[in-house]
Amino acid sequence: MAERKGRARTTIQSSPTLDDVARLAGVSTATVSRCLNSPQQVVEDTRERVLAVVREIGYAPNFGARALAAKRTNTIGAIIPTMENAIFARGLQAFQEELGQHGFTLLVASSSYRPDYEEEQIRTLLARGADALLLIGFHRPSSAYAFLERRGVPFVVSWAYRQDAQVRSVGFDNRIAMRALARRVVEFGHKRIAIVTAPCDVNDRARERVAGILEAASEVGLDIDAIRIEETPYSIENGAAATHAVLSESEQRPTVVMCGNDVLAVGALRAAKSLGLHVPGDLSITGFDDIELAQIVEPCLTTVHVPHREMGRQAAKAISSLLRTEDVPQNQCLEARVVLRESLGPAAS
Amino acid sequence: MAERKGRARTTIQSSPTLDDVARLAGVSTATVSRCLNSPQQVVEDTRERVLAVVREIGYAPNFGARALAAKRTNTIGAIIPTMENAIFARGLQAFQEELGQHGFTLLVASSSYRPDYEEEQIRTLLARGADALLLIGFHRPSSAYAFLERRGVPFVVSWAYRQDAQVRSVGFDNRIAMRALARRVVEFGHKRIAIVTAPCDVNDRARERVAGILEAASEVGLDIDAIRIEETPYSIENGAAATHAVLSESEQRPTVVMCGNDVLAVGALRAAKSLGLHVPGDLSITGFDDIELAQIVEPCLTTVHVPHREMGRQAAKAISSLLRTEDVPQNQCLEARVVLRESLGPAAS
DNA sequence: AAATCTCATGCAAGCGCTTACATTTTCAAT
DNA sequence: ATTGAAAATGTAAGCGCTTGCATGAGATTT
Repeated sequence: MAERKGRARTTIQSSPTLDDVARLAGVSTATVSRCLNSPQQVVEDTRERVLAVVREIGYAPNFGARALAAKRTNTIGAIIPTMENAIFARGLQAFQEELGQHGFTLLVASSSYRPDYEEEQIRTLLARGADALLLIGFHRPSSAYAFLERRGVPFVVSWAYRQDAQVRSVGFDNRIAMRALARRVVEFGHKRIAIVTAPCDVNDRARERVAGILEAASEVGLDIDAIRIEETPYSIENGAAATHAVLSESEQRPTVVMCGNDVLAVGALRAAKSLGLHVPGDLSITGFDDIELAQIVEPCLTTVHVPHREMGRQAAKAISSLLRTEDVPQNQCLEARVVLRESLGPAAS
Repeated sequence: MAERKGRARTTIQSSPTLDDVARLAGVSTATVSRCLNSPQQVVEDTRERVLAVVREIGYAPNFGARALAAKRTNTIGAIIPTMENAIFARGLQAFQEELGQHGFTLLVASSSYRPDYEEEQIRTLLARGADALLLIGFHRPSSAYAFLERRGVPFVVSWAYRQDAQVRSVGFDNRIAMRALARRVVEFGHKRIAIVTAPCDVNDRARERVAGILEAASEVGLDIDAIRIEETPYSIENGAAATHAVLSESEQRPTVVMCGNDVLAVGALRAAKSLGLHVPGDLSITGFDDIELAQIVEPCLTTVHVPHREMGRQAAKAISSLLRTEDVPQNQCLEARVVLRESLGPAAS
């Protein structure tokens, strides 16, 4: 290799190993390992000597080696559909915080709302040593569930709730929550409703929310088939475009646009503005999630407050108990409540 | 262990290994490994047989073992100061996308703006096998730099630029960018300026931005010592509180509040509104970053557009070249340009 | 004083993979 | 056919760590 002169080469001088520490402290590697993992097994004298060396040479255990030998990593994987908007941010933050309390580290991956990606990410996270997983929503190919089963990986589903769910979950009932909001909407006299939602085929949360609206609508005898449903991925841009379409193409303009989440609703707000429509005077708009955005826009969004933080925290607790093989309630349902703000008003004539 | 009956126990049946694949395909583990890592070394016939087995039993290589044996992971670590707001989101997204193109995976950690945490995270990411790191800003204890040096870890600093930087960087000049904005501000006739910024002691970007404002101010002969500087961590809440303080406590109210970033500026906007001040009629407000938020609020924020995506992309390219030991320009400076929108107007009398 | 028990520590076997080197196979050229 | 180089594959030595078991030194009991 001497001929390689002149080639800019980053010399990776490998980091100190357990062996180095052991040698310098005059003990065996086993003892060093114990000092780090179960200190009470080592007599104080030795322990201090070892830890001193650790600090001195800046030793950090090699994660891969540790995982390989111990067959656990204290790492939890989470696969969320998207990182692009803030929908999952708050919940995940709480999830992470709570995990930290229990000595776990979080590894996040994103599936871009694509079930096939999600399966790949599951594999990847497991290969990286995740001891357990957090997944969003119930909807995924049975092959994914089979895989998890076969591997015996503990996992928790979140952001959704189903009474009859066969898997552990911590979430809220998207349908009931959205139905509650829709009931308020019809109470305001709205009869012409339009829906702007994320594509429902791979998103059970979105599907349930739409179902909730339709339920409320049929309760008061509205013609469900007349309700226009526009599907588009979550983004402000898309929300604006879809709303624009709904408003300009309908022969009879809807009096309210109910959006699948706040991000779409902000887009709807923008579309209304660009069409010169006053919200809520000419048009009402509702969101879902109650993320920070909802209170930043003008008018503030009427929406459904999802207890993201609580959900993240409870999910972390569930996983942590699961790994300790403690008893964990199969299904946990949190409450999401309607928040009335400015963007919803009486139906325009 | 038979006594453990009745105890809910997750049976972790370990996943298939290289050995399993090798056995089932009737080849050696070496061949399987080669099929996966350098397929061209294996004759097509064998390769197909092996890959068929891989697919069939759902084999995924154990990351830790691979890292241990190969001493590289194709994983890049990034340590950003915060995930709480969207400041770094867009840049990181682009960073990740570009890394993906080059076959690398991204691992993100957050330092909460605390240098000591950052050092810990550096260690953690390296222990997890990161081949290289992305760091934000230049400011960190020399011990951190020494550590990186000692380990020979390639890294790139981003979100900042310094001509004389001794380390590789891809960023923009925070001072010059903010100075450009401040010049526009004084052109609008503002003489009483207040600054709301993140704490400068551990944040060189914030420090440089403040310096830029002061430069522009002194260029036109304003009394720099009269400029009130309020430091508070980035958040809408904090921005509102700080602005509230600035506006209500000053004997002579400033005509413009220049904020360290858009998040603080949105808070400032809210404070102004709560005090019944019209923006920009009674008070002008400016931000920095040009994140999505800037165009959502009303009035839209005058700000500095930071080329986040481009920065992320270039940083990824730099790191990828670095790992291929290709030549990489030491310092790369992108342009951040002022964006005039509604929140800046002529100075109120 | 011998026997027994505790506790701290060491020894050494892997964990699942990559890769240098050794061996076998293939195939073109003689 | 024979040869030899090149290509394909196998062998086995680790990578850095954890942990079951063995060891030995004290402490405690008889």
